[in-house]
Amino acid sequence: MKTLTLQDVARVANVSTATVSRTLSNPDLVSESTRRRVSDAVQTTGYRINRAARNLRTQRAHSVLVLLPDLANPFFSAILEGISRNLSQMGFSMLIASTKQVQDSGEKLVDYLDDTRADGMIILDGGLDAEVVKSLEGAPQSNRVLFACEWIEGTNFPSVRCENRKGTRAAVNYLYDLGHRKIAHITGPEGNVLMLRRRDAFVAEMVKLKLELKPEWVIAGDFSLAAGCKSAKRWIALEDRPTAVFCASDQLAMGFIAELSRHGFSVPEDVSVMGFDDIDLAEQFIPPLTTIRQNRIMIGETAAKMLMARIISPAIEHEVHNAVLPVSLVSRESTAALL
Amino acid sequence: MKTLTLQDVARVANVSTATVSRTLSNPDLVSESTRRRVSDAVQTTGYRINRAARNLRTQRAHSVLVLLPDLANPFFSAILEGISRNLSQMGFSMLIASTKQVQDSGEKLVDYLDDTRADGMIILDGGLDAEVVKSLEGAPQSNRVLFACEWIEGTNFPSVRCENRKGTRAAVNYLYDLGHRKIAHITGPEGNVLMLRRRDAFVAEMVKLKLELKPEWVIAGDFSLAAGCKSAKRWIALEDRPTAVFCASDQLAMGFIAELSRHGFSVPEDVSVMGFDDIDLAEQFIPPLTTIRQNRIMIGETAAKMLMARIISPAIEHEVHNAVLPVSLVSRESTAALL
DNA sequence: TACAGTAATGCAATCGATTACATTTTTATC
DNA sequence: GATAAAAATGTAATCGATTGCATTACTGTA
Repeated sequence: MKTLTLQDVARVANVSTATVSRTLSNPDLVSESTRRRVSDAVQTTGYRINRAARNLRTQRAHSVLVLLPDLANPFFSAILEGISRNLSQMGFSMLIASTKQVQDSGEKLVDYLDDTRADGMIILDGGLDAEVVKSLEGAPQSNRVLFACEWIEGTNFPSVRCENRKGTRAAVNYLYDLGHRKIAHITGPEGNVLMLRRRDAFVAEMVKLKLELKPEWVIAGDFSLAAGCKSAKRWIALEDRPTAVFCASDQLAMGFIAELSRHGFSVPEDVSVMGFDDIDLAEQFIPPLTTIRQNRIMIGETAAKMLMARIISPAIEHEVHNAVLPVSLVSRESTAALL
Repeated sequence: MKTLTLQDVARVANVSTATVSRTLSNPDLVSESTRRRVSDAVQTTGYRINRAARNLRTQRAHSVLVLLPDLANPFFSAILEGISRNLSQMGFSMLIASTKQVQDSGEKLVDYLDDTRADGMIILDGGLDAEVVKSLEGAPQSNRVLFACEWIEGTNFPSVRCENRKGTRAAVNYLYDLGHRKIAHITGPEGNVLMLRRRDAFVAEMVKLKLELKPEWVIAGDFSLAAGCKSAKRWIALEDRPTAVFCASDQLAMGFIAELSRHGFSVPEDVSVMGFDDIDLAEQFIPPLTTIRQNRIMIGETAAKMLMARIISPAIEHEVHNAVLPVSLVSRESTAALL
């Protein structure tokens, strides 16, 4: 079974290869009747395009690389789904690599953006070595790089983010409305941009509501289950325990609750707990988690769309530099009114 | 900045393009001194290969597609890590798509294996529509398809699996040795190959140990957290409750335990619970889960290795048709001796 | 009918690495 | 030193789609 080429289709349809090519990629340039004839020929021959040839000729890889810190983090899965959905719609494929792998490989980030490997890059890791990223900034390829969820302060790449501050304010106010006055916060990892946004917004909102905020009520965590457990011990050890805890991630909240229940505390009876993200598990957790929902599919889709626009028309100055997507508060059973 | 080609490097090194190409892809064919000269030229010019051109010429995509049912399942992450690690070592990239997406796209599986998209395919979804898979079987590309973890009964693709039966036997015997005589099993999803293997092995081992096994002690689940919760209710409702439960996945075990604790039961005091897989969370769960460990990185690496061998030498009849990888029992705190 | 203007199509160069085959250089052997 | 064999290198055809430019076919107007 030798490979079918445009030639073969052209012969069958009795036109030139140029016409077949145009029919496939730019149907408007071809007359109605020819278009039909060519389509039929494609059907009967079972022709499929040779991507390598097209990529070579067009100087495009027709694929996008997604860099993430950790394939294991369930938070990213829906984002990938969103990206992939959008890309494949445009005839692009999604390549995946972990930032660790990339950094270990010794290759520079910019190497991944040669035209024949990936046309663009979506980075889901704000913890990526800043030097590595800087090396990208001057490069002509830098306008085909985009951050999603996280980003790196001091760099100037477009990004897709969620309303971190607004979500945080909503959480605090929700707890406030339930009657809570002593509220703790478990933060993300030191230095992380999301951690900073959420923590700062938390502190600001507490101030705004004129609530007391003891320093030990802001507990350093790192988004992980394990950190949630550790923080629970810290909370238990407090002599003046907050009646509500706002965690910077759902995983934190889960670890926190799990550890508490181990020590005989129950949620929300003894303490109300909120998370952030609304990962799939949040709904099924016991108790189901009240949390700030990020529409992860939409984050992925938006990122893909923005990147594709830049890939397709690199010359245009693209307006939306940072897309900030809405969050919403999902009320479940890990929070309750203070009696 | 126009693109650098082999020509440019050849000019600098004062050799032909053929020699440069050989130096890069087949250094043994080139003399020591030339090799050095060319390497230097590559360095100074900053040349990077044009993959599209190479792919076109070699009729290879230099990438592998991984199909998984669900990007959200944490079970797969380490496997992807293993695959990716191995592929990138060979200069291949990893493409990801979800089986749902592929099935929705209307394209046939075999379409994904045209030479210019992916050279091979690793399928992590035994639930893939059997018809879709059958259509692959006759195709000449079918020797570049491989299943990992799951597979489809009645098809003949090579696969990488773990010792499902042995793991199950180990679990039952472990519980037996702890003194348990009444043991329940929560199964995977109906029809799933892993579910069948594990369930059948469970039943067989119970028979072998001459233990009583009431029909209601084999509870239908589906690997998910939610199913674990549901099963817990079933267990609670039993008038003669097994003292130990072997779950077909860690997620099941977690759901089971979570729901139990909600109803005032504690693990392992009231019932010993075992999982299967040893996902990352298992260790951090409260209580840490006793489980059957699959080395997921190794599954991924093995799959990649086997597939690459077939891609590189399609002509050879490859011996290992199914690789069965060892499992091990990890003893943690969700199980205890029966008093 | 002639002519300009537009739409449709064809011709053929091109993208850049690989490799079969040819040629040159080196090494080994007597 | 001559000769054969092996190693190193070069030449140039090739992979298959795209697209600038040229040509041909239409359409409408005077």
